[in-house]
Amino acid sequence: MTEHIAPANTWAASLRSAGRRVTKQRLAVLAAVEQFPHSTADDVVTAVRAELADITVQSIYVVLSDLTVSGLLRRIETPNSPARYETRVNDNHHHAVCTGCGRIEDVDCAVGHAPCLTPAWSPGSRQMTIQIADVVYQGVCTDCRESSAENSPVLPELTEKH
Amino acid sequence: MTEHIAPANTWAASLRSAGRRVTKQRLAVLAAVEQFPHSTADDVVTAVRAELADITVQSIYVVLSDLTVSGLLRRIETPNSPARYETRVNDNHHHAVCTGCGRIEDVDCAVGHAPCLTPAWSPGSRQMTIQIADVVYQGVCTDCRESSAENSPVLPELTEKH
DNA sequence: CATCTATTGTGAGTAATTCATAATAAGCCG
DNA sequence: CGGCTTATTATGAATTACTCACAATAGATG
Repeated sequence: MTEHIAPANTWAASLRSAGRRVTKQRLAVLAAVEQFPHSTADDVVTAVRAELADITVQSIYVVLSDLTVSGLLRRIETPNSPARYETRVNDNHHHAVCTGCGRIEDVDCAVGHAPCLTPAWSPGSRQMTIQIADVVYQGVCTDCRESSAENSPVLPELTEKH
Repeated sequence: MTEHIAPANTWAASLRSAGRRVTKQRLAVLAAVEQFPHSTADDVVTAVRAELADITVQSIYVVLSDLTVSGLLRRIETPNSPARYETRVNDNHHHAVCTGCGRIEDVDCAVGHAPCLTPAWSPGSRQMTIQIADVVYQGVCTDCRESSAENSPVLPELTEKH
């Protein structure tokens, strides 16, 4: 059988150049996260099991963690939610989460390419050499705003801050 | 015995104006978080037990959660760490955490009073009405930078990103 | 001071994640 | 190609951080 160049070869190459072995578990996890960005570990388990029915939750955690330190995945932490993963790495983008429905959108910060990397230190604090700025916006998406106009407001205490 | 105006009365007044009862547990928690900003729930348990030896972990969680929704405490989530609490609220400041020693410093974002509230939406994403922008900087403080120059670097994989 | 109800204590339970160790399979070498 | 070495995955248990239901207690109001 002659091999055909499948899109999955991109991930295989990435794994190899990161010095890791190419396994079907890793390829399946990468494909799942690519297809469903901002997936939780549980989401990934569900998606991967369509292909590898017997994979365990623990293995998914190991693979996700390993791919994250290898730089193939980015792990993000949003409030009141387990960790999420995405394949969009190395571009310093941020995230907005809707307090109503939990929807997560990607955001490129308005302040240039490496946003907010020049913090204003509070008096008395000791400066650091900043490498990463993770920004999590919280707001209400248009869908939730419309529905909350009629029904009871979602998380009302948030609307009066800032 | 005549009552003297103690600093704790400030917290009592804050509790009352928030419509909550003034209890010794809440006062002790507020004092602990004020003394040790960025405390975890476990830190607070330790600090409060110096005064209230028999308070339970669960009560600390209840009090912290209640004070947070009351607006007297702010809860922050930093990577690879349980939630932390601080008494500095309503001033939209952010945090920098040292990837070496875990030190946390307060940061006033450089971009005006309400920083980064105008995100640049990625193509295809749906906009939201932004209410909060939580920024977590990660970097290396001067202490850790010096010591890592001689010893083995801490978290080396982080130093080559961005 | 008595009553009402917010608050705290008690005990159990859960979600998310990690750890130790055994089994397996990638990639290398001849 | 077939064995060897070691990275990777599976297995099972444990841990951390936190939540919940309900009973006991104690602020605040009149």
